[in-house]
Amino acid sequence: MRWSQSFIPTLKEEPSDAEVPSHRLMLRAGLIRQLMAGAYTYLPLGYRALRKAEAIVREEMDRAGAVEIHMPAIQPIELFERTGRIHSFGNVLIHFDVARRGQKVRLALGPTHEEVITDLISRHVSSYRQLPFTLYQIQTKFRNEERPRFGILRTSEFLMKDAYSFSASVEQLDQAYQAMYDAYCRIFSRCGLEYVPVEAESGPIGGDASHEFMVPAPNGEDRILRDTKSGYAANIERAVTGRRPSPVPAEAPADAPPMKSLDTPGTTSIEQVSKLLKCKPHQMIKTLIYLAINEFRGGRPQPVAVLIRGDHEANENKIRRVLGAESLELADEETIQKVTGAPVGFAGPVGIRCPVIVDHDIPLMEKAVVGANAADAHLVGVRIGRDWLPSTVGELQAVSFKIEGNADDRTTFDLRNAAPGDPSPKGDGTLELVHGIEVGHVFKLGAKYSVSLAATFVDEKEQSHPIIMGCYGIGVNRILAGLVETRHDADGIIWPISVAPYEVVVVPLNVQDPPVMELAERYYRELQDAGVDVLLDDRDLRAGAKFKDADLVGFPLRLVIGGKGLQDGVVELKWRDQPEAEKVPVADAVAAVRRQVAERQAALKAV
RNA sequence: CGGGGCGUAGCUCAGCUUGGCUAGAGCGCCAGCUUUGGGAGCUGGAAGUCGCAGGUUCGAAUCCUGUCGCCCCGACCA
Repeated sequence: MRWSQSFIPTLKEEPSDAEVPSHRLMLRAGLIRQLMAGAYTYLPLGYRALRKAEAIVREEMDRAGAVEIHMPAIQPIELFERTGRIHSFGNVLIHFDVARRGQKVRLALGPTHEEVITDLISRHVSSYRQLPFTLYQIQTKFRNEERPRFGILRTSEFLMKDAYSFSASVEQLDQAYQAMYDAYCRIFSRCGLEYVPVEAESGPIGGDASHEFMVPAPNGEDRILRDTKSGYAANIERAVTGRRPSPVPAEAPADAPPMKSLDTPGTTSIEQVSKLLKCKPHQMIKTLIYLAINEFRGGRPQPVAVLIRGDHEANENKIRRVLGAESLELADEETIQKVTGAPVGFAGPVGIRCPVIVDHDIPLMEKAVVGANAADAHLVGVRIGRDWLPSTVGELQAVSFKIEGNADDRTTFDLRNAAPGDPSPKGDGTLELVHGIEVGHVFKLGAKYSVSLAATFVDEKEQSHPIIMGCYGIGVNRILAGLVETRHDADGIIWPISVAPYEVVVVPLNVQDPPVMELAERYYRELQDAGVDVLLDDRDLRAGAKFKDADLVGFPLRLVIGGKGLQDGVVELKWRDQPEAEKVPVADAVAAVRRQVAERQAALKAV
């Protein structure tokens, strides 16, 4: 392609409404243009890069044994009603009515395709002998993001590879999951992307295992905790704190001063109380009243007090799992009034009338500031063991929480988000916090959709079972955004050769100079014939402008033909990620480019 | 959905507080001359319903009301 014939609107100045590097640079390099919030046009260079990433995804999915199909983006909303996801997606699902022969047809634009594919499979699979298999597609998805942001990192329309595995057994699911996991590692490596697979929360609905593939980047929206020593990494929802159960003291030292009640009118938050009483949040205990719904109680909500150190964040998934509850929500005002005898904001463990569970860190606090279970008051100098005790295992079991252990024991649990500095759950390292961009997700779905959409098979004993599913997504656009976000310098993007819009840019410094231009044209032709992906910068611009543009777009290899070099019989080869250029004799340039490009490509493919 | 910011030429912005001459600059664009290895110089030129609607006024980019759009922080995000 000749630069003059393509459409590459580079910008010299920073666009005013872009802040993160990927957004800024993709606009400036002429890769994308915004149509509206959350929707971008891919211009020639951006689209080429996107298609290269897509091709790598496709190759590796095929290699992993997945089979490509293509499903409609428009879907009957009835499918989402059957799975209940019309509610769980809520406003994110884009749906609308159309008229057909006077009838109203209710449509949705696919935010993902579990419903469509499970419906399809339910009609055509009936025996274990047809299983297992994995299907995938690469297609535009639509989600009405409440707040699109960061350029193409978070948009309402995006290109996604979504794969679905169908298995007759958990063993088959595990195999399909591992095949996808391995394929993802190859995909991101081949794309030249630095990535970390992290353990992820599989959410309240189904599934028991899930990994997210994260690109560590300061602008990532996800927070992950990792310990580089042991290789442990998990998203903040999932990360285990590495704390052990702490012994609950039975009493306090004899000379410890008794607890004291202080007036704290209108101070209901940790922040307010710490300010008023001049204490630090980590000297306080947060008492959160939850309502747990447990099937054994016939769905009747059971209040429970959860105690967390003041500077920590409660993790509802961990609490729910500890209690073995179906669902969990913060208690309403009425319940709090009933349990604490006080309005919201003054709950504490002393004298509370519901079961109490505590985080591992709580007994480590010698004394603490807590709510007084009375309006406008807090207690200071409160000691566990003397002033209050957590519930015993037996007491918790009695209200039907599924907790193992000796009935008389009082124990502690991991109930909070892990934080940087916490000990790693593996090895002796500590956890550090990094931000990440989620580029992929593998997920053992289980039978959630096969049950609601009646996708079943019969086994060799003619017993009917729901098909066991897995789902596996990759945000193709985010591969590009992740690359630009992590591979750029002050001058522009630094593409890995595998997804660069062009592998080589041929730059004749003066298109008016016939010998220079003739050689450039010859290189262009010969490189094209050799299968090299080459762009000829045939614009009649000054050298400086061409160099700036080449650096901005970030072509991996630049081949410069200048009048002076030509007099010495040399041209110049420069890799975008190397500081120095290499001079090569005119006659050797094509061979050198072919060899070096092939080497770079091979290095990325070999992984 | 809460909080903040911004809409003036293709891009980046000034002008608005205190209403008043023909609405400006730099970059880009067009023509010409010079220049030719890191976004050149000179000369000339084209280009804006000042986001939109309404109001106040003799007069509105400027003041008021409404509305639309975009960006950022937060909430939300299988």
